[in-house]
Formats: sequence, C-alpha cells, structure tokens
Amino acid sequence: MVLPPLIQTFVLHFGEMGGRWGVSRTVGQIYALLFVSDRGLNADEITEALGISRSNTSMGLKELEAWRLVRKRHLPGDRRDYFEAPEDVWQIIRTLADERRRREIDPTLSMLRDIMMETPQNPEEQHAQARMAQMHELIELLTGWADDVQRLDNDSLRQLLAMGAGVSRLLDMKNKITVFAGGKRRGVSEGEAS
Amino acid sequence: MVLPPLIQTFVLHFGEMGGRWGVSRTVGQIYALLFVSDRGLNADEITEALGISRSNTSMGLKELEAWRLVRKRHLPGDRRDYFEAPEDVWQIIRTLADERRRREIDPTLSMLRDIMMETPQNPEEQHAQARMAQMHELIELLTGWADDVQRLDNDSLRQLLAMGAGVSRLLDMKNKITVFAGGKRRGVSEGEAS
DNA sequence: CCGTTATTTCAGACATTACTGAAATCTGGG
DNA sequence: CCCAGATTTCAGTAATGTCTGAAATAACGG
Repeated sequence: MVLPPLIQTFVLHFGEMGGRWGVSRTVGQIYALLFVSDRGLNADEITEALGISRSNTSMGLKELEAWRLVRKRHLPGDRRDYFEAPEDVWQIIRTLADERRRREIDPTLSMLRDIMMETPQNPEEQHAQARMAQMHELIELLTGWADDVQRLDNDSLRQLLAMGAGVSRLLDMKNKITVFAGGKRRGVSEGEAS
Repeated sequence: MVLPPLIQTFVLHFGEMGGRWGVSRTVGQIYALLFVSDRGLNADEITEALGISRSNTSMGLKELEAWRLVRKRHLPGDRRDYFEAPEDVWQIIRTLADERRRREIDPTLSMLRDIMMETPQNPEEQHAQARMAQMHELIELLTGWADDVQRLDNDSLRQLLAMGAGVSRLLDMKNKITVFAGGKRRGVSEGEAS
C-alpha cells in the first residue's frame, strides 16, 4: 500500500474497524480511501493504492454500493467506472442508520411479532413472551423515533444534537405547559407528525 | 437444543443476528436465553439447553460479562454461579450504547485527533484532513448528545422517543422564542447542561 | 490439608469468511 | 460484428474465527 502517511493511517484504521462492523477489512479500507479522496477513483487506482487484488476491489465496491455508501460515476471519454463517497456526512449517517435498520432491526421485529402471535403453553413461555413484548415495544419506539429524526434537515439535526441534555429542559417545559392546560395531555408532543 | 418452541425460535434468531453483530452465534444464543429466562441459570443449564460444550458456555458468559450484559449471582447453599440478564430494557440500551462507543467510537476519535495534529504535505493530504475533520466534528456531536441522553431517566427517555418528529416543532418554537428575545442566541438550547 | 465439585484455560479440530488468479462476461467504438 | 478494455464471477486457497475435550486451576466443606 503506497499512500500519504496521513491517509494510510486513516485507511488502515477503518480496515481494522471494518471487522468489528459487519464488513471485511478490505471494504472498510476502500470506503475510507474514497471518503478522503478529493476525486472519484477507478477500480485500478483503488487496487493499486491498497495493494489488493483487482477482483477483491470489485467485490468490495459492489458491497459498498449495496450499502449505498459509494456511487458509480462516469467521466466523459473514459470507459472505466469511477467511484466516490457522497460528501455530506449527515447524509452518510442517515444512510447508515437506514441500512443497519433494514438488515438488523427489521428482521428482529418481524420475528418478535410472529412469536407474539403464539399462545404460551406454560408459565415459562408466558414470561418469555412478556420479555419479548418489552423488547418489541422498545425497538418500535426507537425505530419510530429514528424514522422521524431521519427526516430532519441537516441544520435541524445539528441543532438537536447541539442541544444535548437541554432536551430534558424542553421536556420539563412541555410538561408544565401540558399541566397548565388542564392535564388533558395536549402539549407540544404526541403523535400527529407532519 | 431442547427448549420450548417459542423460546427456541427467539434463541436461534439471536444466534444468527449475533453474527451480524460483533459476537459469535453462541454468545447471541446465551444472551437470548438469559434474557427471556424467568430466573438465573447456571453454566450447566445453559450448556444443556443450547447443546454446546461446557467450555464454550464459559467463554460466552465471560464475553457477556465483559459487555456488562449479564451478571453473576450466587444462590445460598449452591456453589455454582448463576447468571442473569438485567431486567430493565432501557438500561440494556444504555449499556449497549456505552460499550459500543467504548469499543468502536472512542478509538476512532482518538485516531482522528492524532491525524489532525499532523501537517498536510500537499493538497491531497489537505483535503483528506478536512474530510477527517468533518467526520470528527460529527462524531463528537453525536457522542456528546448520546452522553447527555444517556443520563435521562427511563420516563424522560420514553417521552423523548414518543415525541418523535415533534422534536422539530419544539425546535421551531425555540427558534421563535430566541428571535423574539432579540436575536441574542438565548433560547432554551445551548450549553449549560445540568 | 484433602477430596470434591465448579470453572477456566488452551491447543488443536472444525467451520466460516476473505482473498486471489484465471476465465467468462460485458460494453462501446470502429 | 469484432476487438480491446473493463468488469464480474467463481473455484480454490489462505486466513480468521469458533468450538471442543482434556488438563489445569480455583473454591469450598469437612
């Protein structure tokens, strides 16, 4: 691998981390390389830069496309495919959240729903089912929330994050308003999303 | 594996999912089993229920303890260790967030900080460093926010989640108030956490 | 202390996943 | 329709990761 030291460190780190994630070392490295690159790269350039086989590059790129983390682009007068990582880091987070949800959360939710249709045959199964229901409820809340936040534009998202623990003060405020209005649960929260 | 069908499905699913996550099939299964169990189980019971080797159980439990997802408990008059998964699903989320952060995010932040101390030697490195700075900023924002939310009690957290997209309306409100107060950036947000 | 039972460690067997090179397929220009 | 460059597929191999049984260690009661 022949890369500027600064970039090499970054790429190698993502390679290692790729493992902890659901992707291979190579896939992590390819993504890291594209992320910091100031222009699209073709498969041969990537192969060369990372010192891996051409076929490995091809597979890695395919996987990254499946994750929607890189996209193909064509340069006029050049038949080769060029690949680049979308620039907007906020969008990257959205994409990641989306894909991980699709691959990890949704199948679990589906399984939980199926199980919850069953009738427990004894106290042991009954307890198990209750636990699964707890898990199901929590996951639904989390993903529902994530869905909503997902739709915020970058500025709103940044604002929300910058607020940090301030959120809890907003919640207090909301509660005061709610109580004030006669305890009829009509604060600024609850349902009716845009 | 001899388990009530309802539980078996759940355990097997977590085994599969374990793979996508950073843990082995066995570890996923052990956790799932403890999660739905209505009492602590000892290593032999787990071994028996999952049809795996005693040593595998021992290693799996050790890993789950490292994740702080299960804890050891002792029953009076019984020398064996009993294991159980903490009950509070909200707390589980906190633990997971905590550990994943420690294992995946923190090392990355550290690496990014190191790289950002370096002086880029050419335009290519300069662009790369700028991209890393973007990533660094985003991760800091996300983790800072997560830290704050982490400290909310279960009810506040539930409320926050239930609010969903309502958050954006709160933000609008905040902005109105801020502007109203003379555009001096003194809304309900910004710094000064509890 | 000693014997018994519980737990952990660890080297090797086994299984899974990642990577490569060669061959096959695709694509666009002539 | 053919050629050359580009990409993908795939079977075999290398590398990792997981699991086991046996042996070592620890913990407790007597």
